[in-house]
Amino acid sequence: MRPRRTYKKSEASRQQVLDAAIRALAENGSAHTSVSDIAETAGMSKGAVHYHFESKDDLIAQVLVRCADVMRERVRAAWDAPGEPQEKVRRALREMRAARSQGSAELRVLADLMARGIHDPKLRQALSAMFEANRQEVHAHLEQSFRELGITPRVPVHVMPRLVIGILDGLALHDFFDPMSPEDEEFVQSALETIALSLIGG
Amino acid sequence: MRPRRTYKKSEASRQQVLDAAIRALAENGSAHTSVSDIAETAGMSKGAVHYHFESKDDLIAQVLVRCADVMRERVRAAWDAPGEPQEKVRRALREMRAARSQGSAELRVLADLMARGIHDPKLRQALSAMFEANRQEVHAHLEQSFRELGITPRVPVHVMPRLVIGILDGLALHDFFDPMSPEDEEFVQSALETIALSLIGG
Amino acid sequence: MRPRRTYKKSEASRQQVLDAAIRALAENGSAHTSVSDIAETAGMSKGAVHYHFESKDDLIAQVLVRCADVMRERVRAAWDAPGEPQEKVRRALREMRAARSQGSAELRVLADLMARGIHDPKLRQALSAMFEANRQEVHAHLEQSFRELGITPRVPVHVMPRLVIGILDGLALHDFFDPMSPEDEEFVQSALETIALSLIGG
Amino acid sequence: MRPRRTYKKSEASRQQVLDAAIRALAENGSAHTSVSDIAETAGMSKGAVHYHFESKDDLIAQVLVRCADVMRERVRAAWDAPGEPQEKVRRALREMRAARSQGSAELRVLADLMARGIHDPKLRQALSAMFEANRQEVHAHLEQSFRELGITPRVPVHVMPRLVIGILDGLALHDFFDPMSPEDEEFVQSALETIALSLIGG
DNA sequence: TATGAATGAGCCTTCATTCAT
DNA sequence: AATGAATGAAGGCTCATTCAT
Repeated sequence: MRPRRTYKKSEASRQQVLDAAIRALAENGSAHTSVSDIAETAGMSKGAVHYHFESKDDLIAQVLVRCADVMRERVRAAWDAPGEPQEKVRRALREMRAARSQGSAELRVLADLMARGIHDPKLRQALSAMFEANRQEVHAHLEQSFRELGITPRVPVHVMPRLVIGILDGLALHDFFDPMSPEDEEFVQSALETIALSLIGG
Repeated sequence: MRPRRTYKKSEASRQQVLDAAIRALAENGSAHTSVSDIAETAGMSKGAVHYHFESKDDLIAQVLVRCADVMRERVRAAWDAPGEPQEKVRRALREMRAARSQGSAELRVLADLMARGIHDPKLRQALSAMFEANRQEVHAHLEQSFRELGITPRVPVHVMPRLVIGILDGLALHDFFDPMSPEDEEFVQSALETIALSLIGG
Repeated sequence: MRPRRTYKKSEASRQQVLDAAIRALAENGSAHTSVSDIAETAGMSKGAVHYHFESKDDLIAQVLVRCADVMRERVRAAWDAPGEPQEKVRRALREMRAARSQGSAELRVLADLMARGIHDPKLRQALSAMFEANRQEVHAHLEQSFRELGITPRVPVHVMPRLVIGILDGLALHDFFDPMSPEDEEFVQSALETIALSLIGG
Repeated sequence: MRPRRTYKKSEASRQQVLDAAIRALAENGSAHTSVSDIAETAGMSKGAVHYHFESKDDLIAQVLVRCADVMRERVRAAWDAPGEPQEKVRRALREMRAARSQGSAELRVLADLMARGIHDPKLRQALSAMFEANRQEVHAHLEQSFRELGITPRVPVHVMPRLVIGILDGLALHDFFDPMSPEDEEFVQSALETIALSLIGG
């Protein structure tokens, strides 16, 4: 099975490029990041980047896949820790909010790609898929929690992920351009819990 | 020191360029819209665009101002119609949500500029100012409504605009990439009203 | 004679442009001075400059005429003060040298135009005429001095201006890029006098 | 860390561009020579020029280096042929004068760059260095000649290069715009020798 | 597998010039 | 006599992409 040896090396380089791309794109945005920049960040030549990826657009598409994976993994991690269902919701809320406020490289890239997606159908489709996947993830967890708690929420379970993730993203967006004070942060946090309760109803 | 002759034509041309810019940017995004494109859309020469605006960046900054104005006007219009305070809140919610879902040119441009703002401090500052202004607008209206109703909401009034606008923006964001069915739309709408009530408390 | 009134005003503006042009060209060189710059320096509109001068090239040609006049006037002034012939030569030498080292606006412009003249036949012709005129000026003075002193120099009088002005220009050129120390300045000054004497012979 | 493969072609191309640049600049001057012109002269694409040189300014700076090298080589060659010291001075004088009157491409470019150097500090510095190097060259030769002849000249040896080169440059300058007749040429030549003798004194 | 060289299209900007007013 | 508006031709530069090695 000799081919795997060569393949491995190439695959490693490919990942190297992908990592570099995320770093570079996070720093300057896709519009101001050239293939050269990425190559330099990856410590390779421009030609090498084009050896691994058909085009810049292709590379960016793959970057999106990677970022989406990372984000989904984060959502999952937020729920996977053990605990009481109620506690789980509260913690997940907190974690997902934190993930959005840390300005991680992936998040910045994602934001950039969303803007790009406004005018690029292919990208839009990929983003749409990512959103859907995230909602699925949350949906599964919510359903299980409700089942465990024996609760029938006031709002249909299948729209709740949209509300939850949407709200978190919206707050994160505003936070990015205009961060709030720690006190307000607290108010918002408890408001979120109030909101959650009101949606579950009772 | 008013100019003897006012050369009205200039201001008209300037607006023409600005309009064209919004149309062009809405269609292809700032990264894929050249000054040439804008000039063509405006029916003028490239030189003319630079006669009215120092640089592409300058033009874009002015586009932002214009879009921000339009958006703020929309927020205001949503509250200005007469009616019972409670009815007002409900209607405003509906209107603001509508404004976000129609995919107006200004909104698309704004979304694009936000992504640009991630890496462009000047733009970020302008966006931050716009967000602040919008919140102020909502804040003023909310405060008045509460006073009229003699209500002291559970959540501090000054964080409510952030919650309200943030939530709407977040939902709009997801909506853009993945519109929901009319039925879900209804569920969300009523969920929003539930949320609103829960924040006001009681 | 009414026309003169209007003419006068226009003529004044023309001079204003010419002055501004010299100032602007001296500062940035003809290649980096736009008609706009000149207009601004003159406190007028771009259109006004083109009203007075057919083209930028035309304006530059007229600038050359003006600078040439100024330089010739300087050469003349150097000799016109009264005194013993021998003293006159020495003083003229000193003055002409000084004129070249003060970095006057006209001199800088002239240097710039010379470079332009390398590739622009029209300009070269004008410069050639200027050089000739300067030599004539010096020639006339030298001839008179020699007649007054009853001397027949070793070198034909008509080549002396070329030598004198050439030498001074060459030293000035090097001085511009690499000024010498005051002591060396003195050595050069006395060397020049030695040279002068050697040319006159004896 | 020598590169495994040397890609010799690159260096060759670089030289090709440099040569083309000198030819093009000599013909039209730096202000009227575009990168396109140079590329065309070199038989390459505009992009290729920018691949080898960071910017037009950079290219021009390198052109200066090359021209300066050529000129210095010429100065050296003028002195290097064997012969009696006195004969050497005479011959060098003649050679250096000839170098200045042949209107070589390098000389034209140099003249152009000097004008540019008036307003461009970086270039001025480079030119200053070139002048200094040339003077050093002459200085070394003169010193040796005087030692061999056992002569102590009237003028300090270290200012003589400035005088010699300056005089030659000045005459060349005038010559360029207004060439003299062959007879006058002779007069000037012998005048130069007279001057040389007078400086050495005795 | 990876590199350096080269291309060519496109971009932003500058600027001399024209023209209606 | 003078101005503001507008044009169009370059110009310098960046960059995704191709290709021989």
